[in-house]
Amino acid sequence: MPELAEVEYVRRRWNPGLGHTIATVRLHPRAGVFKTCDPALLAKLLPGARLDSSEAAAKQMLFRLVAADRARTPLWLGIHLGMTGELLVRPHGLPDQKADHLILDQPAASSASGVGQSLVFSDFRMFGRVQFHAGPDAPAWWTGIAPAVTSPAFTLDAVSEFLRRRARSPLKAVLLMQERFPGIGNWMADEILWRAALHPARRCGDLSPAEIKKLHAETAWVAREALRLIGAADTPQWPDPPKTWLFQHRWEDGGRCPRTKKPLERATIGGRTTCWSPARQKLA
DNA sequence: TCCTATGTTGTATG
DNA sequence: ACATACAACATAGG
Repeated sequence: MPELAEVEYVRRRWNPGLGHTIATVRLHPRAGVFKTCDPALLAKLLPGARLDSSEAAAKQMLFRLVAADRARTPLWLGIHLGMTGELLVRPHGLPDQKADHLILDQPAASSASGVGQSLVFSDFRMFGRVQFHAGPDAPAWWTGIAPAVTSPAFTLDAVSEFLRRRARSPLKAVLLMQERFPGIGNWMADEILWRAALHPARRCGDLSPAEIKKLHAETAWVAREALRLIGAADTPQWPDPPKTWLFQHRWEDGGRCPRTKKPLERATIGGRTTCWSPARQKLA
């Protein structure tokens, strides 16, 4: 159930495989996660390839490999975790699981245990996606990702214009649009709106310049803090943000706003379950 | 049985 | 062409 920071956290799960060769590839070509790529190409080009580096952007991860051919063709392996996708490293000898869709086996020399390891992508709901491209240039599915909300390209003007174009949509729905708010998902959107003291059902066209400025600033702040607290964490599971965040209270029965201590409210807004603090976030 | 789930996309309608 | 709303995708758990 990953958003920006959790994706960054999960990306690092495959770090033990960096610098090592892929010996064999096992995949389930009929799985929905391969809908947007050619599993036969993966099976052909990944064996013998070396995993060189990885990065995350929005809710996507990119793993860069170098093929074993004479031309040392760059390989681009993209993974989107959807709702239930996971990455893990598994020592050889343990059984595959039902929802393991892509398994990259690395030889014994690659693992601390000395028995070899597998880089595993699993996703039982299969809303996740595997993308693959071979060639010198980055593929469109990677270069087309909008500039990060933590980058200088995420400007106040860009946000203002985006809201203006979607004047009749509720704020909540628009914050989930990846073409302007890459990596923001359901919990981050609620967190941002709570911090900006904006009701999630407010129409985008109704905001004052000061409110837009606040929304812009809180978007970048929440993303930055989440990346620091969650994305960079060393723990075996990704940590939750602190109790001072809305996050910790949004699913609690009888949950209360960490700032006003008044009851929180929940409803479907923009097609998603949304939590807000009525004492802080007013409609009018 | 019915409802929910930290996501995206295709389709219908305005 | 663009904006908006929502069903559909697939599975597990309360």
